[in-house]
Amino acid sequence: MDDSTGSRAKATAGGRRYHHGDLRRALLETAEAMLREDPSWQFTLREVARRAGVSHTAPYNHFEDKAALLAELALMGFDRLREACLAAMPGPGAELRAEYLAVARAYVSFGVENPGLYRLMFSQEAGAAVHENPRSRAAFGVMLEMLERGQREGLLRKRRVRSQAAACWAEVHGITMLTMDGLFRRETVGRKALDEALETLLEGLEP
Amino acid sequence: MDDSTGSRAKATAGGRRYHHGDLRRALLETAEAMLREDPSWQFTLREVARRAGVSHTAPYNHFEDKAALLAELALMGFDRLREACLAAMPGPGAELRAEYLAVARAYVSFGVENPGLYRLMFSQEAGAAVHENPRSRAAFGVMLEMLERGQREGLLRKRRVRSQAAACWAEVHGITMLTMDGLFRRETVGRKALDEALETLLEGLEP
DNA sequence: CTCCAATGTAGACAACGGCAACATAGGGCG
DNA sequence: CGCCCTATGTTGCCGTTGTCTACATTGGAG
Repeated sequence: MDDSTGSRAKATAGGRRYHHGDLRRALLETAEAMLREDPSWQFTLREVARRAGVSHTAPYNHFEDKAALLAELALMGFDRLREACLAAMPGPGAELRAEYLAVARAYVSFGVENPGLYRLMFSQEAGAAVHENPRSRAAFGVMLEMLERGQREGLLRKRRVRSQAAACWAEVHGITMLTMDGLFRRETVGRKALDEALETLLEGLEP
Repeated sequence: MDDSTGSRAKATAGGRRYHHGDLRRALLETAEAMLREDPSWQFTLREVARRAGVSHTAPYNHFEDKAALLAELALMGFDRLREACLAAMPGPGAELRAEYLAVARAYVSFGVENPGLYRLMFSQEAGAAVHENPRSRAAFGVMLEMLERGQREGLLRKRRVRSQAAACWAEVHGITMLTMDGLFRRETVGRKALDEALETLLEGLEP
């Protein structure tokens, strides 16, 4: 599982090579895989390098820092979160209500299915730079745009869109975190709690 | 600031003593102080011990683990969060609406004023044991009881209380986290965004 | 072909979490 | 009173980590 991983290396078809070919990507993928296998894993650069089959200092040719790798990983997470939300959006003819629920469910699902990655995305270790990066803002743009459209079409209560978007965003983020922490389990909080919580907020948004 | 800290030591009034007197409490207080001074501080047991004026292994007489100290610190945070929410509650004659806003604001304020501690409370490092502890559940009980009362008095839409509580809790938790991450700043999201977001949810709760 | 920049390796360092062995205190017991 | 036992603290050590410096190996530009 060493060089057969990517095989999208740029070099010729030679056998084992001294240079990895695309170590940067390999490191990110390895780290994400380890995070998925054990969400509570205490991130160690050396272990990533080990598993990627390189020496423990090789990563420093591609990342300034351990924190830099974490940050890039977090940004990849935001990209994928955005894609997941966009993919869940029904066609352009759908009702706002259905669209809202679909996006919100997709958001929470992403977090619950990638707890390690999701936690990293909002952790301190990723660094403040992540949260100021357009790539993370873009993930929230999905919901913001949806609400903007809804208000333009008069489907939402007249109020600052950004406030409403903030409320939605906080709601899904909060639900996601609490679910991951095991505080939002079915047994604890009811079976359809997620949908009911989402609808409660939705009814506050509607006129 | 060594032995004048607590002075609630059990021993006689002798001068400097070999035994600390109440090292356990001192360690927790020191750790919390360091967390407050630098919310992004990477917790190190040795540094806590150093600052508390003891050797780097002394903490092991009072805590199983680094994680155990973190966990106790997190539980203390939940205690204080609960107290802050209770303290913010107006008298028993107040309207539910005012009560809800007061508690929610107190909750968010606590997080924003103690970002390091708040983050720890919900971090992986604190361990799952924290979130299953009654002391952390009690903090959320404040909001839960408030909503239960509201529903009993018919001030809330008929719906599973636990779902509504979950929605509220997720909302305030989400707002708190996003504010701490700098994603909920006034410039970004509007001046009264917090209140508007809270009211948006409130209107979804009311009949 | 030659040389150079990019990339990867080896070794060292300080700091960390945690263990083991030892030191000190202070109270219960004769 | 003196002894000793347990709780508490200290020193020293180990393996691991992040990161620095020095060196090795490439593959492509000239």
